[in-house]
Amino acid sequence: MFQVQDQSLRPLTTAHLAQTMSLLVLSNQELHDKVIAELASNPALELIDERICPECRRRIHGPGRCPVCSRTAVQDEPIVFLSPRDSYRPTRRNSSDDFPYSQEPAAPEDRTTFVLRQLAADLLPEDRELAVYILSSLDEDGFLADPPAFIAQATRSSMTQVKRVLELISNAEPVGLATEGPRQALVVQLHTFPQDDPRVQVACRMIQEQFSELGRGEYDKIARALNVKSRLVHEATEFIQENLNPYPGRAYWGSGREPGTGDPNVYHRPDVVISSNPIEAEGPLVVEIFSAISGWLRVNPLFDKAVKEADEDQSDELNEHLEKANLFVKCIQQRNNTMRLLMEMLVTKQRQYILEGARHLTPMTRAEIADHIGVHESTVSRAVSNKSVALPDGRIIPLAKFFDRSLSVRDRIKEIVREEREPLTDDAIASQLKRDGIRIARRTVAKYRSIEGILPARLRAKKKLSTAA
DNA sequence: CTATGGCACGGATT
DNA sequence: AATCCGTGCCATAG
Repeated sequence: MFQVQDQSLRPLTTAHLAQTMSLLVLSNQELHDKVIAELASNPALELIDERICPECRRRIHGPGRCPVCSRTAVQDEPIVFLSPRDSYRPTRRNSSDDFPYSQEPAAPEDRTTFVLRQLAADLLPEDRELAVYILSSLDEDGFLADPPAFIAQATRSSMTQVKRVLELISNAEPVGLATEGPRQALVVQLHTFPQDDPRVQVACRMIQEQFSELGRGEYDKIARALNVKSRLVHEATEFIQENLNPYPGRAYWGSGREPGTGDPNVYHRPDVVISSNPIEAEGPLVVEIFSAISGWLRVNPLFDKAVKEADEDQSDELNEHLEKANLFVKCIQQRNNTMRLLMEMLVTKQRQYILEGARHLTPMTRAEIADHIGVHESTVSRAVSNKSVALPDGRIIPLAKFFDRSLSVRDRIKEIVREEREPLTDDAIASQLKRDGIRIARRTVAKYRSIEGILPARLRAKKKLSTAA
C-alpha cells in the first residue's frame, strides 16, 4: 500500500520519458486510437469540449462567443495549431505548456467553409446557395452522393448552373472534390499538370480507358491495350501514385511508399499541414499540427476531488488511475511540444524546399535538429518517423523526406535529363553536376537514375523539342 | 571498348 | 548495434 502510494505520487521521470517516447512515434491516427482507448479505460481522464477565444485565449465552453471580448470562438480545435514566425531562431527552449493558438482553422471537417472561402472570388452570388448544397451533400469521400440531374431538380436549378458550380468546386482545393468517383477525381487532378508530359498523357488514357486494370495492377495488359511501352506505363503509374489522390475529400494518399510496393489503397491524412500565407506570400508559413483529438484532454477535477474524499481502501486504486491520467496528459503535452519545436525548426530551415521544390532541400541530419532544439537525437528520430506532412502545393510527403540528403541532387539529375538534347551517359551527367559544384561518382548517378525511374542513356529516346519547358 | 548494373565494403546516420 | 548511403571493382551487354 505504502509502496504503491509512493510510486504513484511521484510521476517518475523515467516512466514519463518512456511513455512520451512511445507516444512520439505514433502518427496522429494511431495517437487518436490510443487516446480513445485510454479515455475508455481510465475514468480519471476527461475530454472536454472547450474552444479557445482567438483574441484573449480564454477557454470557452461550447460554441458561442467569448464573454470578454465577444469574439466568436474558433470552431475547430486542433490542440496544437500554430504559425511560427519565419524569423524564429531555434535556440529558445521549451516554453512550458503554453501552446500558441491560431484562428484560421482549415481542418478537413470544415470542408464546406474551407472550399467556399476559396470560391468566394469566382462564385456568382446566385450560385452560392447551390454550392453550399452540393458541398454539404457530398458523401464522406467527397464524392457526389446524387447525380447532377438530381441536384438540379432538388435545388430547382438548371443543369448548366449545376455544372458550372461543380466545375468550380472540383478545381478548388482539394482538387477533385465533388466528382462522381475516384476515376473522375483523378481526371480532374490530372488536368492541373502539364499536358505535354508523356507520363500525364499516358496516365490520362490509363485512367479513362483502363481503370479497373490499373486498380488490379495489370500493367502489361494496359501497355498492350494502349500500345505503349510498359516502362512508360510504370512511370505513369508512379506519377499517379505520387501526385494524384483518388479520394480527395477523405484524405490524401501517402506518396512515401516505394515505387512498386505502392498500394493504391494507402491513404491517410497528414499529421501536419503547411500552407503558405494567403495574405502575404513572403510572410510566415502557416503550420498546423493536427491534434489527435478534438477538445481538451485533462484530468477530471471531479475525479481528483473524489479520490481525496474516498475511503482509504479504495484510494489506492483510484490514485493509480489518477496518476496514470496525469502522466498521460503530460506525455501528450510533451509530445505536442516536441512536435512543435521540430516543425518550427523544419519550416525555418527548409522554407525554400517547402515553397520551391525538391532542389532546394537543405541537407540536414536528425542529430543537427536534435542539437538545436535541445532534445536527444533519438527523440527527433521518433518524432520524424511515421509522420506525414502536407505541403502548400498539396503534396503529401513523409516527414523523413526533409532529411533526404540526396533529394536535391536527384532533382538536378531529373532536370538535366529532362533538358538534355540527346541522351547523356551517367559519366556525362556526373561531370555536368560537377560543374554545378556537386561532386558525386558516376556510379552514384546511376543509382539515383534508377531511383527516379530514368532509363539508361542507351534506352532513352532522343528528346523532341516539345518536351522542353 | 564503353556504359551499366550487381555485389560488397566502409563510413556515416539513426 | 543496426541500417542506410556513396563508391569502387568487376562482369556483362551492346
